[in-house]
Amino acid sequence: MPSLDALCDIADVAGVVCQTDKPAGRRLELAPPAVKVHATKLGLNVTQPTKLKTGDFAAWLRAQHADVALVVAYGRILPPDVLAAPRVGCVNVHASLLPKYRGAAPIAWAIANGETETGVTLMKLDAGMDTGPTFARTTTAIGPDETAAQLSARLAQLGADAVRRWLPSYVAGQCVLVPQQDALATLAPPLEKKDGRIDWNKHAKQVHDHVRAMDPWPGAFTSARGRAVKVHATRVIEATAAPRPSGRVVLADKSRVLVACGFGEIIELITVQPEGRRVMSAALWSVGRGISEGDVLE
RNA sequence: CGCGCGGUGGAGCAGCCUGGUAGCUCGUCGGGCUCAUAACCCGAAGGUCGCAGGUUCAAAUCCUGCCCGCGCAA
Repeated sequence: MPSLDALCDIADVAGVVCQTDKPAGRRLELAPPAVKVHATKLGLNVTQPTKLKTGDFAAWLRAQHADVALVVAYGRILPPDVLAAPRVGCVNVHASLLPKYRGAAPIAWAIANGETETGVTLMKLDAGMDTGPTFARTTTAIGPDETAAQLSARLAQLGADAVRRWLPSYVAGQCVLVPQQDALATLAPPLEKKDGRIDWNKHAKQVHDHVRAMDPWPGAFTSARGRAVKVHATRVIEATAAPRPSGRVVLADKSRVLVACGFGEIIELITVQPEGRRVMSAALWSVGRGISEGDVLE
């Protein structure tokens, strides 16, 4: 969305293309994507094609006679006739330092893998999945406790800044297109609900990174006494003690809740959310009898 | 009408099925103890039991409607 604002600053926007309305929320009511709401507010022309490969969409796009199409977090592979429709092709803002983390969830995977640096990359789209030649990038450090939601917001802003700074020169043909080194490529596939489950056998740091990465969706979760519990925030504890089963609750009182991870390491749960309840501090969860010392999370 | 859970002093919960004295773990306030404490001891304040009707001698508890929060699902 910040990129859309940036685009409006530097160009005449012929139209905005976004996903179709989808059922969302507790009552599964049809809801328009946030981009549509925003674009409508800006008085822009919005279209929401269902199929891209029939040729109709490409024809519509050609009819706009646009210099370039900017693609941000659209989540669909564009067919060749669409890619070729704008005068100088389609440009994508990708939230990683390509060729690393190609795919739908680069931010979450970067955090989950413990990366300390990431960024945004501008590239010209080709037929592959984030494989096109790049022409600009911005790097930024990932905070040790930064969540995917927070990082997403920052990268969206950085992406918008990059668009403002480099897109005009790209359109003017003044940018050098650098092919990606495929040998260095890594993938960041879409997250699934099950990817959120915490593996207590991993290092405490890895569990911490996992919790940060899964926010806000699918959310890091585990099972306590047969019920699902989301874990919203954690802190790695320096400890040498090695309680036996990973996932065992080492300490649970009104001050804090400590859980055993793999390799004899310990992590502190800061905030959690039991199934059917709202977010609460782990200490209150413990005091409210949700968890006790000796329970094993799975 | 997608499925499910919940709303009880400031927080987290029990009590509801089997109507009849407002309970538990904390927090707060006052006092005590200790070299010391997220420790311990004593005492106190604080609740229209989400809202509205209904049944009943009597409703947090049973019935109906509504509001709000959350999980699944996307």
